Amino acid sequence: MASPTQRPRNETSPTPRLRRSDVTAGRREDSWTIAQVADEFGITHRAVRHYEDLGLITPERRGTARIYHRRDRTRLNLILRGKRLGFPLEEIRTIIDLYDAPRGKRSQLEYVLGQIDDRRADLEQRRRDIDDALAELDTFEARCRADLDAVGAGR
Amino acid sequence: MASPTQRPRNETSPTPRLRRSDVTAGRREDSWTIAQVADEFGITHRAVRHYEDLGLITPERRGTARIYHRRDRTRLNLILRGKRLGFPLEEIRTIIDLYDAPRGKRSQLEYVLGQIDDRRADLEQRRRDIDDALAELDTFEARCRADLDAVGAGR
DNA sequence: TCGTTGATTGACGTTTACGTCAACGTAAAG
DNA sequence: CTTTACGTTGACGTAAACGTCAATCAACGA
Repeated sequence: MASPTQRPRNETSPTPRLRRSDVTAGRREDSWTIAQVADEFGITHRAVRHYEDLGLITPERRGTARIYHRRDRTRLNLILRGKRLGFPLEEIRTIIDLYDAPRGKRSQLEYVLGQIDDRRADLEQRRRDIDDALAELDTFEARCRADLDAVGAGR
Repeated sequence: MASPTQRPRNETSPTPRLRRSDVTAGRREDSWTIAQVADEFGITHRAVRHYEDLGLITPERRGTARIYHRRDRTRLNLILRGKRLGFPLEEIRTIIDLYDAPRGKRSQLEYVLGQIDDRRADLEQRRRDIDDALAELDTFEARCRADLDAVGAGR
């Protein structure tokens, strides 16, 4: 997971492609093809479709083709961050859904606030784990550096 | 992953079992059966064996039976924390191995120090992600509370 | 000695998160 | 009109991390 195949974004292409002008049909500022989002986020179109299958994103359909908007990109950012943090996609879906759940009535708002507390507790546990791991790493590094000095002195 | 089935540790057992006296064969302070460690860490014995299959732990063998020592419990703690952080078991193994790798020679020490830096970078990325997520959660909660006040005022 | 309780060893099943074809559709380019 | 490049829809495959039997064995306890 350290390096998710960050493709170097082919600069040598002779003709300025990606123009696919009428996919956007007039308003071309904020819509992207699947290749564009996949490339930009460094994932495959198969993964993008998989997220759609699980209901994590719902791109517009112009005929048969998918068109992605800023909403989808926002969600993709949430998805990838969730993945970096090791959350399963199903859980990521509930989180995303939480953010734009209907919260008109008092009971709904209270439910959402409860969910927020749950999520916060989870994240704080993870942060504790990370801080512990980093602390151990620090002391371990100190020991290694001491060893290294000892070896270096002997040269 | 929110609650890993934290069993409440049966207090009502009538007879003081878990005595299995001669599994420890004399020195009984620091050795445990698979049932004991599985129970204590809230995992199944199948999971424990799986970690062993992957080389994450290497319990002693008294005859055919496995006997776990403090070393194994330390590793289990590392394993479970790694899992909470979403690391794959293979990566967890390399981390654990790192901690007790041979580091006699200078080159080995330098290699280990490099690995430490890699791991730290990874963990710090995760912490950034967590902090971002927590920040979003905070602003979202503020918005919800504002909505709640508005609804509450209308009652 | 016999039965119950717990441990071990396969072996196959399952879920998650995609990878990997294959077959087909379609639009822009020559 | 035919490429050609990109997109879509199944469908099957796979790796990780165990779950879930089933059969077997080993050790106490009555």
